Formats: sequence, structure tokens, C-alpha cells
Amino acid sequence: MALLVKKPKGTADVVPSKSYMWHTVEKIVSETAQQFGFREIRIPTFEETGLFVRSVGETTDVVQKEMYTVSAAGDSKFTLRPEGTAGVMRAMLENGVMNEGFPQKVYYILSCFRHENVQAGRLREFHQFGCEMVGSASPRADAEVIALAKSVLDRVGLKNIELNINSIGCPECREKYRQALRDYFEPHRDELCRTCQDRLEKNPMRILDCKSAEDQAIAKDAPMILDYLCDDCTEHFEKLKQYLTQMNIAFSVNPRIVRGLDYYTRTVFEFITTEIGAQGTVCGGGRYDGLIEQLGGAKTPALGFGMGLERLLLVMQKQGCDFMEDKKCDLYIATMGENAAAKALSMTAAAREEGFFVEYDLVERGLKPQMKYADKIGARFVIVLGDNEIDSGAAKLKNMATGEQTDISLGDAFVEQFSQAMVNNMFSGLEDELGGLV
RNA sequence: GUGGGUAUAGCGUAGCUGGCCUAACGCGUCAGAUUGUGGCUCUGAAGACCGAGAGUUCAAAUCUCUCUACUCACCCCA
Repeated sequence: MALLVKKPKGTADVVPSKSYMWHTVEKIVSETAQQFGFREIRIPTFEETGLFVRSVGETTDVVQKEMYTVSAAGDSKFTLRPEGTAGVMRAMLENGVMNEGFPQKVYYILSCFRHENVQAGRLREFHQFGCEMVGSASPRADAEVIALAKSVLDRVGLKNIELNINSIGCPECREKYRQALRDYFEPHRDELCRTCQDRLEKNPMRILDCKSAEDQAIAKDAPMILDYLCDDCTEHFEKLKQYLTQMNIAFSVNPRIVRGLDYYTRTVFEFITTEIGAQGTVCGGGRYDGLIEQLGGAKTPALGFGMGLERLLLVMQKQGCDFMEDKKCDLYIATMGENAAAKALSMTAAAREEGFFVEYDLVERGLKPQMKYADKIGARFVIVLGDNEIDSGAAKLKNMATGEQTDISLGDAFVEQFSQAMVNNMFSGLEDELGGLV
């Protein structure tokens, strides 16, 4: 079949048979964040372009070549958010959340848009779970945020995820370090790859994680940021490491981690896997003490992380993690004839009123196909309704797992009797499980 | 933008030293197998102009070329 329109490159559909996977991670992720005292924040899908230019950074790849920017009818320019932090900070400032006392802790699940070349684990529209903590300069906050990310990864069941941390210092020590890097690389200018020659001026730290083998060799003996941190930044980093150790969170210090967004200061971290291809960063984050001031707020320390949900799901599937199944149908009412169908309508409504998951025939099929359908959707119970039952006012309630049939009234007592059957069913299910254990 | 790989029914695949392919198999879908009862089994049906276009040939899903899409990787990041 030649479809007239296909989905845009880099987007993904979640079909009904797979949505339970998303429900699982969304549930775990938000419940965990709430246990840490984070509350959900929701923000618009697009923002004024200037917000991202100001926060993410004019020279970053994200801003320079990956933003989906639209303008409508002479309005200002808008951009589909390429990440969550900038919009969340804007929203917190605009709504005065910063004035409600510190720390403020928020989380969100949202889609982000970047016009990149797609590959495994990298989409143009992707989903991110993010957390932000505003108002604490303490390394305890760093440890707490990392602990939250770690906790989420543990609870979805991931194994072999490594935590890398680094400090890229405050603007002062970072500038000293940049100069040191320029001094180091300058003599090798001609040996560097072309992009790194450009980086030498604008962002020499990027040369450190260049993939080119030649550049790697040159960078091998380059000065390390950690040797250039000021006393405060050093102490902050030392404390963080100490806290992580106390929390029993394993980590490695990786001086090569350089975040691609300009707003980061001091602590940066990544949770990495090698199991899903080249895009192994499942979670990335750090501190951004200067961002809020840059956006026009008071100077306020803050930090957070983003977790790529598609990547998370890739690893979960790869590792065979458990997912929560969708809720199954409690009762299917099979009908034969118009009278029965009419009766089924009122019975269904009554049972749903009590919270039960009920279905009945919508396609006007025969009894046998209806039974097959009931089986396919995993219905626990089935009632077959025909003229006999309508006349007598009673029917058989069939337990699909055991095949056992019991009497059930079609009158006022119907819902109550069905509830009782559900309770008994649950109870015997528990008994079986316990019996197996004893 | 630069490379590699792949393109056959809803999904997953076979066929690819050209003719037996008027395209096969598994899953799924639908319908039957005691016309008022599912799961297993059996039978049958629907469903593909073999990614698109051109060429070679008596003959192409199978060979050649072009294009397109998808995919993996570089870059960058979640």
C-alpha cells in the first residue's frame, strides 16, 4: 500500500499495543520525582526564539542549526523547544515561583524538537523527563539531583549504567582554563581537524571530546579542568564526591565531559550505557548557576537533568526490563439479537458506574466470534445474553480462566453479584499464588 | 553535508547463479469445522501492481543505471 502521507523523518508513533511501555516509564518517573518532593510543571511547546538563543547559547549546535523556528503572520519568531530547562526557568520566573521560597523542585515530561540527522536513539521529536532544582548552591543539591536520576534508572530496572561526573568550574576559573587550552593547542593549530581549528577560538573545551584520532592524540596531554578550578569550585566538587560516596552511588570522574549547552557551570554529569548504539547518554545534566540571572531574574543557583525517554525505553527493552501490563477487561457481554443488545447497554452502564471495565459487541457479530474476541482482549468474565436469558431474568457468568459458570441475575442485583464474583476471583487468584509458595 | 546497509501482503521473512513466481511461509485479520459459548487443532478466504523510474532480454522480484525512502555511523546530544 502506498500511503499518500508518511510520518515526518525522525518522529515516532506509539501504537496501542505498545503504549503500555510509555505508561510504565511515565508512572515510575513521576512517582519517583514526587517522592523526592518534585512537583510537575507544564509549559508551552514553543517559546520565543530569543529564549533559547539567550540560554542554550548562540554558538551551540542546537541553536545554530537544529532549531525548528516558525513565524506566523508578522509575529515574533517562535521555536519548538529543543530542550526543557530554558522554558521551565522562564515559566518559573514569569509566574513568580522563585518567590515562593527555596528550594523549588519541579519535574516534567515533554517532547523536544531538534532538526538533526536521525540514527539509533536520536530523533527529531524526542521525549524527555526532566528535573530542576532552584535555589540551592550547596553540593547537597547536586548529590540529591543525581540521586533522583539514579533512583529512576534503578526503578525502571536498568543495569550497567555508568555515572560520569565532572566540574567545568565557574565562569572565572573556566576562562582561565580556556586560555590554558588555547595556549596548549596553539602550537598544534595546523595539525587539528578543521572544526577544531574553529573551536580553538570559540570553544576550546570541545576539542577535548573530538572523535578524530589525531586530535585525540594531541589532546592527550592537554591541561585538565580540574587543575584549574578555583578553591570554591574545588571544594564544591570534593563535597559532591563525598556525598555521592555516602549515598553509595558509584561514579567515575571524567574530565572529558563537556556539555553542549552553554548554561552549565560547575557540576556536570551523564549516565551512560553502551548497549543501544552510539547515542549512549541516557541522562545528562548539571548545574547552571548563571542561567536565571541571564534570563532577567535575580542571581539564583540551580541545577537539573534531562533523561531521554526513547533511549531509556531502548535500554529497558534491550535488557528485558519489566513493564506494567494494560488493565484487562473485567466483563464482556456477548449478545444475540436486538433485545439482548438493548439489555447489554444498561447492564454495561451500571457495571461501569461501579468502576468495572466492561465491553460488549459493537460489530454485530455472531456468538462464536464474540467469544473469540472476549478471549483475545483477556476478559475475566463473560455473560451470554439471548432471548432465553431475557425471558428468565437470569444468566450464566462464565469465568474465562477456569471455564466455570455461575448464575447471575440480570435484575437490580446484577452489579452486586458481579462485584462479588470479581472479589472471589481475585481471592482465589491470591490463594493459588500463596499455595504455590507454601 | 559525508559514508555503509536495506527496500517483497498489516507485521516478520523466503525467493535474488533471470523462465516451474499467474510471488511462498509464519504471525495477525475474517469465515467455517454440532446453526447458544473462547483458548488447542484443522479447513478456507481476504490481503502484494515484489520502493519508484528507465534499460538489457524472447523472458526480471531476480541483472544494469538513476532516483526516493528507511536505517546505521561521523558531527552533536537526551
